[in-house]
Amino acid sequence: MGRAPCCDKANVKKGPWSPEEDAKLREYIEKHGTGGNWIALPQKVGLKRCGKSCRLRWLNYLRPNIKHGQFSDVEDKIICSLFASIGSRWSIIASQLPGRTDNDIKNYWNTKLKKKMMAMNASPQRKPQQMTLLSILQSSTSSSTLSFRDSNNSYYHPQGSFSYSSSLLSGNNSSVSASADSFFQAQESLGVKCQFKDSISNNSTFVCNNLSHAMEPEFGDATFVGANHLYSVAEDTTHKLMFSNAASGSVSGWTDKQNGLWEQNPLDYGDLEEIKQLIGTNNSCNNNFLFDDKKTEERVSYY
DNA sequence: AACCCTACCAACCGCATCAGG
DNA sequence: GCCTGATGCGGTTGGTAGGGT
Repeated sequence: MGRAPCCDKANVKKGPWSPEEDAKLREYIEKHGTGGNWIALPQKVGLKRCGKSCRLRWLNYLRPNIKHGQFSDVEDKIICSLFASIGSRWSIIASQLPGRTDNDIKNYWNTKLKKKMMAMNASPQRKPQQMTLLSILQSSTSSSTLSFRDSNNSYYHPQGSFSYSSSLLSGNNSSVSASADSFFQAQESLGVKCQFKDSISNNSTFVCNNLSHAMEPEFGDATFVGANHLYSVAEDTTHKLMFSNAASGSVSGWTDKQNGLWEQNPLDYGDLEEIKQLIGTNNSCNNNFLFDDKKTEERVSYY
């Protein structure tokens, strides 16, 4: 036995909404709110619509501050980055793009962006560029890309810079007391903010912009949870820094420092290979490391 | 002008989860 | 703890507009 339908399907109107229906629904909700009960709403409003249909119409079309139309490059990048890291969790992605609805983003992805990504992937692979860390820093615009600056004690993140010095890198440390094999860890939530704290003292000693920093002894590497990846950064005594995907263990994007030059994966939209795999396998959540399966914590409230 | 194809997007459907009794 | 109705989410469908032949 299946579950009971949410409404009497024989008596509800389906298909496109008329301007009159829109006006009725908008007027009612603006006046009275949803009342926390979408099922009962159509009757109160005087609409022959299913409650779910009303909810969808409101959330995707009528609700204030909805942004329709062209997606910007920045939005493209955010979508791609997030898709690469969390898969097709459109409501979460939508929560990072004010004014955009999950439905909108989903449609945009399925009709345009996915093809764009595939086209980019099909184009001849560009050779990794050799560039100084400073130039990487300067060219880095993606909100989800983590970058490092090879100046004495500075690391850089596109959303804010912070200073970090360990004795490995600079020989001294002015801001925190870190041992030679200190470990630092950064967590970034969905490309929006990143906090560091000193895990030895448990102090948020150098929160710089939206970064915080945790330091632990005994480990010679670091972990970044970025919007794209969980990154590992390994340090050794020769000042080698290496980014790798901590989830898969594979090195991604960055290679060793060589003669003061660094190689950067020429990737602008997150990890294309990963996106390609996601598209290909239709497996959207394999590498979801930011969320557990309990959806409660990810739920996004619209109203 | 008629037909076909493709892209786009609003809306639907079914399932998972939540929350209250 | 179980049951049931409500809600939220993501996949999919179907209608339509626009361009090409």
